[in-house]
Amino acid sequence: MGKATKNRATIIDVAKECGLSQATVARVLNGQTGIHVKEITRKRVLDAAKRVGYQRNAIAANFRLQQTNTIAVSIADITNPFYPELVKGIQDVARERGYSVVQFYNEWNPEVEQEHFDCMVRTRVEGAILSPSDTATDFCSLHAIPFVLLSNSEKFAMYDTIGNDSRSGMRLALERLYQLGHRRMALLVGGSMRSGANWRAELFREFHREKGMPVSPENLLESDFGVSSTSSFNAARRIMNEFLDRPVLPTAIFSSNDILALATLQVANEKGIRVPDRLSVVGMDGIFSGEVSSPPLTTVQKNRREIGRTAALALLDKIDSPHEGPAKKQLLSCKLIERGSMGPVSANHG
Amino acid sequence: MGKATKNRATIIDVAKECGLSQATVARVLNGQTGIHVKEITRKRVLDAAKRVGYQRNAIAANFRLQQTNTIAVSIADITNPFYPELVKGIQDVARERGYSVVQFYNEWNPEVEQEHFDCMVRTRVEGAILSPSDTATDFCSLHAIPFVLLSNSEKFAMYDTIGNDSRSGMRLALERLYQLGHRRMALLVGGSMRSGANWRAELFREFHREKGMPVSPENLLESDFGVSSTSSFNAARRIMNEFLDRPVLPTAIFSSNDILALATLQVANEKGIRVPDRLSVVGMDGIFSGEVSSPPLTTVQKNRREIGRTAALALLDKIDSPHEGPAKKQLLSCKLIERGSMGPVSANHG
DNA sequence: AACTAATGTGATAACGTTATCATAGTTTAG
DNA sequence: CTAAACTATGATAACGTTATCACATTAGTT
Repeated sequence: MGKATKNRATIIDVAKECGLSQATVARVLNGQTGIHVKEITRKRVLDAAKRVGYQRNAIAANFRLQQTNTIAVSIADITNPFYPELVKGIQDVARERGYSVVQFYNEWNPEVEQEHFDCMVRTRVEGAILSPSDTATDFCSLHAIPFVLLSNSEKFAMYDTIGNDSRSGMRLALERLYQLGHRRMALLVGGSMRSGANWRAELFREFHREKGMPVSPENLLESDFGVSSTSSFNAARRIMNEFLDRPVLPTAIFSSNDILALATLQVANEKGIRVPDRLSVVGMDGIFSGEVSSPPLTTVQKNRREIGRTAALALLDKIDSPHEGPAKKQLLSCKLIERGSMGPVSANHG
Repeated sequence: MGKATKNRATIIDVAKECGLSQATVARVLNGQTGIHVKEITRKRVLDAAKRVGYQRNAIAANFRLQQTNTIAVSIADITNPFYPELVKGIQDVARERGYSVVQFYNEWNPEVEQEHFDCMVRTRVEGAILSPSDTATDFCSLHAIPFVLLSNSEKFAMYDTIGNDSRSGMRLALERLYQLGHRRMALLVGGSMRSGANWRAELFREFHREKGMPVSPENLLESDFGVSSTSSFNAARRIMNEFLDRPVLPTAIFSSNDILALATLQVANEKGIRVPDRLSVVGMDGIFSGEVSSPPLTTVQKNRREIGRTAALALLDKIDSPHEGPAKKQLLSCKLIERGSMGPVSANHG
């Protein structure tokens, strides 16, 4: 056995102990506002409660109120360095407002994701914050639960979404590189099948058009999407190992995330290509590993903590007052963090 | 409003729909084993359930059973790269066994930690996995809840604990360094007030005694304990910035965790101290950042996923059959991962 | 003084399950 | 052919709260 919760004191026990009705005890012990209890009886109740070691049974209360004070978070993989900060932001806001957070990790598996949705429905979470495993994710099983999405894809325009303005962020980096004299840049993106690869290449080309710079197609690099950070990193290493052996290199490489950028950095270091003197490396996300690399990684920082906070606030608002208006999309701005991996184009470039 | 769960179909609705008693419906819909229901009535129930869109109300069921199918995890900070893997391991096992996991982050604050314990009691989690914020943490408010600790401190000998055999792990690294010819080593530990600083210095001295090597006290370095990885990293940077300017340097530095080691590595790179040619750097934990540093960090890997799994299994066992025996202590062995930051002592050493 | 309003308490009905007991009908065994 | 054993269903009592209603008591107003 052991599964059943121990026999703990209930309000009935407290009522017996202090000789008052259980109604009165309840009134005192759940601190409802605007209810009248004489100060002396309040004390009697509280004393009795302490004596018998009363602890409110949240299961019973939640059942009575048909609520759970719980929200769900669905992400692919907490070990991906992108997520912990985000989850922390959610958790901060949720706990502040009295909600518990239960997390689901689907490992990019849509079937697992659907199972998790079912679990959310069964356990009656009051809301959910979802990072879709795929742009094709179907949310219909969640129709009865308010939710918001973590995404910046337009595919989800019909839902409330919170994301980063990655476009502007990428532009920020490219502009700064241009300003530093870079005229030959490369773009490294991860995972063609994942959303995002296309618009990045497009934006990259657009930027070059604007500045009147040519884009060599061989400078548009695509790395396999990895299910883990390590596999993603290794895939990028393979690409860069080949790429950086070419006779003519770009003066700067922008990567769609920090893991790819760190792979670039590591391979460049191994090959004796001095960063940033001969090659500037810029990433995106602002993960911790970028702070501790050599040299430290310049990156377009997504404020992940803030994303989490914003998503949680949006969800809790929605829970409190289900709005029927059009889907709201919040895009938080990115910030360019300049560290040692980026520098001006110097004379010793090819 | 909006807080109350929508009016969803109950077994009573299903019973009305199919003209059977709610008892029969319940028997069918919660799939209890060893219960007799005619195949034809089972079909009637299932059809009716589908028609009215019945979804089991887990709140009500849990209330009736006085269970929650939930375990709690209490850690300091999910953004600390040590934890996500561990949490993943816990989550894997828990979900497999039908438990949800609710996480608590105390940010090293014992008061917050205690509040979280109270919350666990109120919400009637069925068990808890705790990484104590401090060796002085008091668990008495949790007396009614089975729990296991994540720790390798002897201070918690009276509780079931799961941890890594950091002693043997550290020895593994020192032995290997000795084998590579290192005779002048330094030790960098973090946070004197935190558990662990003392035994590490002791073990370091003991090892030197065994090998007949002298220990210069200036090679025992202590860095401030940081509440975040970044602050920890910066504190270590400050220490190493000073230390690595000395005229005579050790040939190897062992750090009590990877973050300190990465700080060492970065500062050494900045100062042009070639790693591993002039200085070998070894860390402990095996966090992701060590895989992507330049050079990649040699480290004593703690299998954090496995720790999580082991802890979860131990807890679930304890929940299923509360044992009254003596506290069990499980120490998982560490593994030395040799990467580029460690090498043999070469001729060009001072 | 008499009536209204406010205050303090008790009794009790939910909430939706699960589990126990009771009651029929159906088989099996001696 | 009847008793015992099983099978299939129904009726109903919990689980521990919260919330509603009802009934006292006290305070406030004319």
